[in-house]
Parts: sequence; structure tokens; C-alpha cells
Amino acid sequence: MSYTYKYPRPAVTVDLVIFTIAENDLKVLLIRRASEPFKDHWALPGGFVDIDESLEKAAARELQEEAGVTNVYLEQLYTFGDPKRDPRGRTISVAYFALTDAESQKLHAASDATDAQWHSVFNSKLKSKLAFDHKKILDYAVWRLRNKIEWTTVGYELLPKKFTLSALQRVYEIILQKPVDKRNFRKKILAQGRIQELDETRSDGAHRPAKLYSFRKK
Amino acid sequence: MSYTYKYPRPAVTVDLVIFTIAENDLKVLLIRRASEPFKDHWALPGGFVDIDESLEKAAARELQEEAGVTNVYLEQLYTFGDPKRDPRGRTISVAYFALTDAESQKLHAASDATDAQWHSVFNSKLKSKLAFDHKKILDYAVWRLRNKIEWTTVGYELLPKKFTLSALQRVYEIILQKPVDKRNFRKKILAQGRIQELDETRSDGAHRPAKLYSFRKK
DNA sequence: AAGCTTCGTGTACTTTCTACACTAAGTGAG
DNA sequence: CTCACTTAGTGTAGAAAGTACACGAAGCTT
Repeated sequence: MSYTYKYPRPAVTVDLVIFTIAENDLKVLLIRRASEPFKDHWALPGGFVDIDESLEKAAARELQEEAGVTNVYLEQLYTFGDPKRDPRGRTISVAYFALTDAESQKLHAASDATDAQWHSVFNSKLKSKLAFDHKKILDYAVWRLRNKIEWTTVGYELLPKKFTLSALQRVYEIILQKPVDKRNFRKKILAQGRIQELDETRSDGAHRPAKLYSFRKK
Repeated sequence: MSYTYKYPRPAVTVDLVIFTIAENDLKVLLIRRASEPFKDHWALPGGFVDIDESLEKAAARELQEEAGVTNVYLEQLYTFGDPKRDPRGRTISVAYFALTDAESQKLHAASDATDAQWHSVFNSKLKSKLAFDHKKILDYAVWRLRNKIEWTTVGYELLPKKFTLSALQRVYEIILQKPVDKRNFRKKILAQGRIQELDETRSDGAHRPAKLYSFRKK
């Protein structure tokens, strides 16, 4: 079976930038390419958009298939369409941006072992070797995340349902790559009224345990 | 000549939301469709992306061809890819967002007369009759413009090179659809240090003439 | 019980935002 | 030529938001 058109058509793909916080670092999920071009290079997960599937659905499907990640925050990032971006032929990629908490995905990323792995986004050596224009896509995604965390509630998407204020602060510090004042941070977050104090605490070593909070969706 | 692929491919188009300020109103350029589907309905200008042309270039070309508009502020808005958005078949549209000042484009829009015209974006009756999903695209573009004008300098793109502070204020009031305090507005704009006071004034009726300013690109 | 580590809290100062009203400069009418 | 009309241009006081900063509390370990 094949499909014929009067004019040439570009291929349309989705690429995914999936972030998580782990080991005090901002990580992105990358896949090692098994074939040319860019064989053995790291690349963002992604793939072709099916002909009767929405872009959002294609992104969610790839997320599931290539990374085993489901039910995460997902938003469209930008569409990359440079005619030379794929040496095999004209390919337009609609990039998506996903956030997840490390805990709920940890097992899967580990099981896929060699071909799907979390990498620090601050490893510039690795970034410069990414396949296609994936460095550009990743850089743009990091920029977007840094902006959005300042004026939206996306930060919570990187944490499990129950979290401590210290953990939330760490998320901000890692993403913004600068220290945040503890008292001012707590004041600001609590003033937003979007989190709920729980009747639980978590102790995590030889020190005072922290209160747990949960995010309150509007 | 025809082109054959192993898997079906969507068509890829660009659609343009071109804004200007005229008659104390925010206007968008629309084109009356000459053929089915949506014959005689208004639609955003747009067209197919050539196979060896970047998305940005395709947008600039359509802007030129369909609206006679050149050399304007242009940025990618969002990609709309619902499988049902075009009854003729799967079409993915990369929407762009353009800003221009009314004066420099006025002649052209007038000469094209019947098939390309500026319309108020606040005419909800008209909007609800737009072709395809163009209402959704337009609404998103207005939302983006309202946001961006608050924290960027895009407002200047809607004015000619030399302008008065009152004209700039009117741009903000029209876009935000609410009155702006004159003194606070001037204070804020001047504090940004992005405009240059000129040695000229413009008188425009039976009243005190206003100083002209120009925007200072970084 | 003493020491270690993270948790949790308040206040003073600075900067930014908001509300608000009158004089200045030109045109046109009488 | 002066008076009326219209838009241009300007400052200040109070409110709100943001920033800098230090120490006792609570649990664990030895």
C-alpha cells in the first residue's frame, strides 16, 4: 500500500522533552538511536504522527511507547520545520514538553536500561552531541520551563502528590539555578493559596520532620 | 508529476493572524474564500508550505502574496492539528502571528477591496462564522497579544516609526479593552528606557501638539 | 544529655504599583 | 484678539509586593 499526492509533502513528527527532578538535578529523558542517521547518538523520544491522530494524542502515545510514561503534564512547545533539520528528507516536528515526578517513573526508565535514560540538562557536552536539532529544542524547552515556573504552577508537576515545602523549593532552585530565600519562598507559595497542608509529616533522616502538603487543582 | 509515500502524510499549511490598530480598534486581516469548503466565509490568510521552504519563510511569503504585507513582526503562534479541522483531509496548520502599523499597509488592503479586508477582532458574530478552526486560532492569537503586550515591547510594532505617547497608550487600551491611567502609563514606558524623544511634535487638531518618540531597538 | 541536621517562623526596608487633578499649548469661533 | 475648547504633559502620597536577614524547634544519633 502507498499514498500518492500531487505535491510533495513533508513528514510530520512529534518530539518530546520530558523533564523530571532527580538527584538534585533537572533531567531530560533521552533515547539512544539504534540506526542512522545519528546512530548511537542521544535523541529526544518522538515519532511520526498517525494520519487520523491529533498532535496531542501522538505526543501522549510516543510518551507511552518510548518512555513508558503516562498521565503527565503535557503541552505543545514549538514547531521546528527547517528544511535541513533531517538529512533523510523534509520533516516537520511539533515539539511537546512534559513534566513528571521522578518517583512514579523511576522503575520504567531503569528497566529500559541502555536505550532510554535520564540525563542532566546541564551537561553541555552531551547536549551538543544530540541528534538532529534536538539541542535547539531542548534549550528552548528549558527556557520555557524557567519562564513558566515563575508565573504558573507547573512546578508541582515535578513532585509527587504529597511533598514538603523544602522539596518544592529545591525544584525552583534546580530549575532557576540559583538559591532561593526560604522564608520569602514559603510566604509566596502559601499566599497563592494553591496548596493544602496535610496532617502528615515526613521524616527523612536525623532531624526534624517536615509537614506534607498537596497541590489543590483549581 | 506526483509524489508517493509508504504511509499517508498530512498536508502542512501556515495560517496568519495579522493584527493592526485602526479606527480605534484592533483589526485582523481576513480573506473571503472563493471556493468550497466554507465558500464565501471569511478566513485567515494562509497556504501550503513548500517542500524546501522553512515555516517562517512560508509565513512571510503568504503574508506577502495574500495580504501584500512585508517586513513586519512575525512569530510562531501554535500548531493546530486536529484530524477533523479540514473537511478535505488531514491538514496540520502552523499558525503565525503578525503585527503591523495601519498606515504602512492601508493602501494595499484597500486596493484588494473585496477579498482581503480588515475586521474588528471584537465582532463576535463575524468570528463565529470563520472558516475551519480559525475562530480558535484567532482567539488564541488575541490572548497571546494581550499577554505579550504586558511584558514585552510588541506594542511598538503596531505603530509607525514616529508616534506619540497618547497613540501608544491607545494601543494598550484597545488591546486590553480597559482604560489606562495616563500618568502611570507614561512613567512606566519612560522608565523602560526603550524610546527616544524626538525634536518634533505632531499637531493633530485644535489643541496642544504632542511630542514624537521613536522606539529604540536593543 | 549533647550534638547534629533540617524545619519553621517575623520584621524592617526597598521597590513597584495605584489613585488622582491641574496647568500648558495650540486651534477656531465670535 | 480673546475666549472657549481640546488634547498634552506633569508629581505625590499611600498600598502592595518583593527582598534581606537569624534563630529556636524537633527529631535522630552517639
